[in-house]
Amino acid sequence: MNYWLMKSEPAVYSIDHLKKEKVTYWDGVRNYQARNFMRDKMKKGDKVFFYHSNAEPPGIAGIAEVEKEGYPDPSQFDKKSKYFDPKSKKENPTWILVDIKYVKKFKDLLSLDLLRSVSGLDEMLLLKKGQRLSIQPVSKEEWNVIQKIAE
DNA sequence: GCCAACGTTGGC
DNA sequence: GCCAACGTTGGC
Repeated sequence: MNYWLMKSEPAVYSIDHLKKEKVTYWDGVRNYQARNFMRDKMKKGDKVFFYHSNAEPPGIAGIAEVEKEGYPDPSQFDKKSKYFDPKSKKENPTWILVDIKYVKKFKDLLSLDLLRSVSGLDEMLLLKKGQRLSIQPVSKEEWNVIQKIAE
């Protein structure tokens, strides 16, 4: 079982959207590292922190779970989509996504500020300077520390 | 294969 | 809205 953190701008898609929809497909990722995680590493049942980026305040809003493992992102073939990629071929798709399922919304959002103040998270990717990756691995220890704070 | 120019992310 | 930090592109 692996642990992850996935960023979303709440103005575009928040944890409340996911709560309502129950399941969503994580389209629009156009970064190779993030794609590789979805293609190679994310397994059904893996736990995911749902992170609100570009938000006031930014922070972890709740928990989701991988529902369906990697498959081609349909938006790459959709000419009308802003995620359309003319270089990607149907027989060899460039972009892969996963489906994720709502698990829970935290009573209080764990703000980036708060996370920075917690000991044991010093090595967390999210808190590293210049780290922009929209899908990041989270260690079991980090997961447990954060989970505990949320409760 | 180098690297300058450009585009994007995301906190502030 | 600014801009640092990074990723990508494309000329050479």
